[in-house]
Amino acid sequence: MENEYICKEKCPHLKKISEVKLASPNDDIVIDLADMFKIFADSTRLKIICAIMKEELCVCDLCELLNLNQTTVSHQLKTLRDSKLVKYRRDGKQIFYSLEDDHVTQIISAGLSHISEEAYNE
Amino acid sequence: MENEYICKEKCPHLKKISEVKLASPNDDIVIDLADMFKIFADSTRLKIICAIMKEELCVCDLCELLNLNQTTVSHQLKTLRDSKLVKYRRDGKQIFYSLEDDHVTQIISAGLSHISEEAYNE
DNA sequence: AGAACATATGAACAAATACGCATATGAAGA
DNA sequence: TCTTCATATGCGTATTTGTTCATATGTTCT
Repeated sequence: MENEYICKEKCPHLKKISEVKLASPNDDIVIDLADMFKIFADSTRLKIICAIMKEELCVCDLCELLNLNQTTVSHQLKTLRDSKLVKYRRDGKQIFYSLEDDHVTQIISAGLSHISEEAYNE
Repeated sequence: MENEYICKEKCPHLKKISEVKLASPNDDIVIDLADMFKIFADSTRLKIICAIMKEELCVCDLCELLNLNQTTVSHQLKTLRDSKLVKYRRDGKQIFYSLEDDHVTQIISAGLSHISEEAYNE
């Protein structure tokens, strides 16, 4: 549908394109990757992640700490559970959440170093 | 507003909370971080990023490679430009895009290693 | 200057989603 | 068992956002 319009002269650079196509990850992987970044793309979830990075916290701790509605926290915790980024354990009436592994920490760190360098460059 | 309801007994774990509060990044930083992850949270943008990771490509190359509408590509490139993740140079009628720095690559790599380990664990 | 080409931008629409209310579930104590 | 507490879930709504169409901008060639 877009083939009849684009770049009649030098473009497309077919050789480049085929090289890049070979080197790029599959569509499926890219979609999974985007879905993973979506989890980090919300400040509420990020705050929760940062909070439980050091030690486990129960839901009401998170509400109090982040000044958020209990419903909101639970919904976001469900998202985090579904994406297998957090684990939890029950202790009586309370449920304590913590991070599943430290890939999460790595990703946050990589992001933070980009952010801070941005700030530094201005 | 939520203070009259939550955790009257053991909770909140005030000591924990104050420790975590000290260790967590500021709200502003978390919001910036979330905004940055938002950029990576779309498969179209991720595909574009992966494509120009190796070498610069012009807009029509990207359209051809990713089988996307020119308008779509241009809009996403604008998003990437605004967030300063890509740079570009003009050569005649064409504009070539490439990555601004390699923080981007690092973040993608961190994400990819998480994804692949996920797949491995199943 | 005018035409053709490569890319960018504005507006409109559709899809996704974060939040809050009401309510459900599950655990502990009387 | 009934109540209270801690957390989870379904639903409605408001906001955000990705895509497309129509059109604008900027470049090259004649």
